[in-house]
Amino acid sequence: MESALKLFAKHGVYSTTINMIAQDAGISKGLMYNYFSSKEELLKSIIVHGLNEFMQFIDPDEDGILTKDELKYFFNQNYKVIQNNIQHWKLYFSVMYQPQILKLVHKEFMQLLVPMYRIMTNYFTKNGYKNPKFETKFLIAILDGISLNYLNDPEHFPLDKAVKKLINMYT
Amino acid sequence: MESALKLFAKHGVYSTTINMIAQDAGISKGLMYNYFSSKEELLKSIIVHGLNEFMQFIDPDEDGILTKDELKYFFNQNYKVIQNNIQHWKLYFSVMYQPQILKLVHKEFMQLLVPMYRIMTNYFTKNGYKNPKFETKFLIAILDGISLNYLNDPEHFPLDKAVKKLINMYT
Amino acid sequence: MESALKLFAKHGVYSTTINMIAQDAGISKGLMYNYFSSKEELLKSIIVHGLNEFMQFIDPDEDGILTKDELKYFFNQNYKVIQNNIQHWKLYFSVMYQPQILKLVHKEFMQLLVPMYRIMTNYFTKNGYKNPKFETKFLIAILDGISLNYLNDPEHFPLDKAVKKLINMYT
Amino acid sequence: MESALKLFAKHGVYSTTINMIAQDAGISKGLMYNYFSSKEELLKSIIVHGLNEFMQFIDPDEDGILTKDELKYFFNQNYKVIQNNIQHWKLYFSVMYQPQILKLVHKEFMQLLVPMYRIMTNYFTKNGYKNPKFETKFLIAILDGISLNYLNDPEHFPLDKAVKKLINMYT
DNA sequence: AATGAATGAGAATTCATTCAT
DNA sequence: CATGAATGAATTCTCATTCAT
Repeated sequence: MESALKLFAKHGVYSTTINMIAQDAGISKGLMYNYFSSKEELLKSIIVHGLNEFMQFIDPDEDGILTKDELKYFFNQNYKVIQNNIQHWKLYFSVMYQPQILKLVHKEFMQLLVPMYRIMTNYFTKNGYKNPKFETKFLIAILDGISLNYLNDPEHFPLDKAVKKLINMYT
Repeated sequence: MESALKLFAKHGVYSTTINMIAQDAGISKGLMYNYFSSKEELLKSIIVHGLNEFMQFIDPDEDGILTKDELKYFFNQNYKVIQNNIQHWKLYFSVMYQPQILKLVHKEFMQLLVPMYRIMTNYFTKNGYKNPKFETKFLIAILDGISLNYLNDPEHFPLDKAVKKLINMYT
Repeated sequence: MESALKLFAKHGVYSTTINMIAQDAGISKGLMYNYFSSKEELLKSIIVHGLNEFMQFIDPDEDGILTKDELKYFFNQNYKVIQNNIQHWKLYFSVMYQPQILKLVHKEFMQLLVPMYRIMTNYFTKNGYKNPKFETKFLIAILDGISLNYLNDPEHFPLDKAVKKLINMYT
Repeated sequence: MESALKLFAKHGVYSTTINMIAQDAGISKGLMYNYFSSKEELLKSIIVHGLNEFMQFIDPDEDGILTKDELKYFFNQNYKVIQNNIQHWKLYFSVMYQPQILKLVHKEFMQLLVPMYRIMTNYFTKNGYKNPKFETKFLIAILDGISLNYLNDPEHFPLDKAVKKLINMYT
């Protein structure tokens, strides 16, 4: 999975062959098929694995309610996770925009996004925003945009400042 | 090019075959190769063509300076262009995250982004923002995020409200 | 025909496309097909045309008998013809060894070789050689070998000396 | 390689398809590509392999000097090799005259020809010939011509007599 | 648990040839 | 006489997947 993630992020899913993955991992092609029934299954496993990591820190006390501190914590954690596994999140965005691949992991994506969306809407409602659903969608868009631009050029995108600005805007 | 754009956006570049494109366009495979020397060349042509359309709307005065009204106009035009050619911009984002494809059109992307970046920085400088470069990067991130989320689900994303909010934030 | 000959000799028959020939000749592909019904027909025409040039000087008085002077004349003329149209004879040998192409012009080749063979055998018989048929075959082999080596590197192969040596050997 | 050699010699390199080769060899197309990265690579392997076999018979002492007996031995061996692998040598001559193919194996051909040329020149020098370099070129031409004519019609060309005549001429 | 030779469906690409104009 | 857009069969090559060992 590590080899595959690395190569998928570097060359793209379609340009990465099973051969390349097996070679990088130092195993045979056949062995890969002992663990994953197909290339698709491998991709799916990688993505689900990454999503699970991500979900652990949303709403940590699981009460479905986000305090201002928790939102601040969320922003910080969100980008810490991305910073710690750039390759995975590059792959994430790459997959998001290849419709034929997205289909494979659509369910898993929804399992992540739906609760996130619900919690944020609660937050905006509680804090007196006029149009909580819109605010949620706008915030998610900003979060995506920052991720996208950070991943595109991690060396030069001022992630820390962007997170601070986010926190100022929303708390 | 229309057929290819449609199919690329729908199935992804790699899952779309020359056969499918030719069939959709009502021509033979061979004829495609009279006009484009390869599938890559076709993809490149489509993207460059779309970028050129887009560039017409940035800084219409071509004086390199953006007034508040022009920024407002820019936001509006920006999303009008996207709204009018959803397929193309889906493809655009899809390509942004497939490294092996991005390489093909990297030069053309830069020709679009660099002047856009310069003009925005001028704007923030003139209007007294403390860190114009950072503000530019942050704004571009937001613009990308909105585009991304709109394209993902054009029916439900509140593009008009988002543009209004943007205008409020920046003018 | 000139363009085709040049390109056939340079790139080989199979690697030369109708497009290349038409372009070199400054005409359209279609026009080529007004004059030659196919690429094969064009090749055949070129070869037959070259063979005819060659046949003109064998046994010029057409009495079927070769005097010593005529043999000397034949050797000299033989290589003069080759020297004057290197490209054609390169093509000749190239075709000789591509079985699928040779079939096309086999008849024409035979029309050249059979009378040449007959006349030489007469010559050896008249001059008291023990095994005229063998001598003919041996001489033809030498002639071929010299042609082959001259065509391979016209700048460095000592054609004149070789012809002199031939004349010494056989007259 | 055996299947390919057979088919190349019979139909020519360009008219032989990978399909035909795989079918003749009783394997799948894909397997061919496990062993040879392309059709060109396969052709190259065949030719190099044949040349290596041939080189074993030149100057067996490897002292760079040819005695009269060794020259006699060389003539005999030379044609024994050709007789034993007619197909290969047909291919050899076919390739010699297809410029686009010759390029592929030019280096290997030179590795064969250059030492052969050197040894023969030594021989003529030692035996008092006036112009050793010319004699070498002439002899090589004769050898080529005999090979060419023998391969063209192995049934009827009197190879044994030709070799005897050669030996008489040169020792 | 591990291998890698073998498969074959499917993809991109080429190019001689046709034909309406 | 001349064009060149259009065709599509044929070809090379790729690569996920299988399976005997």
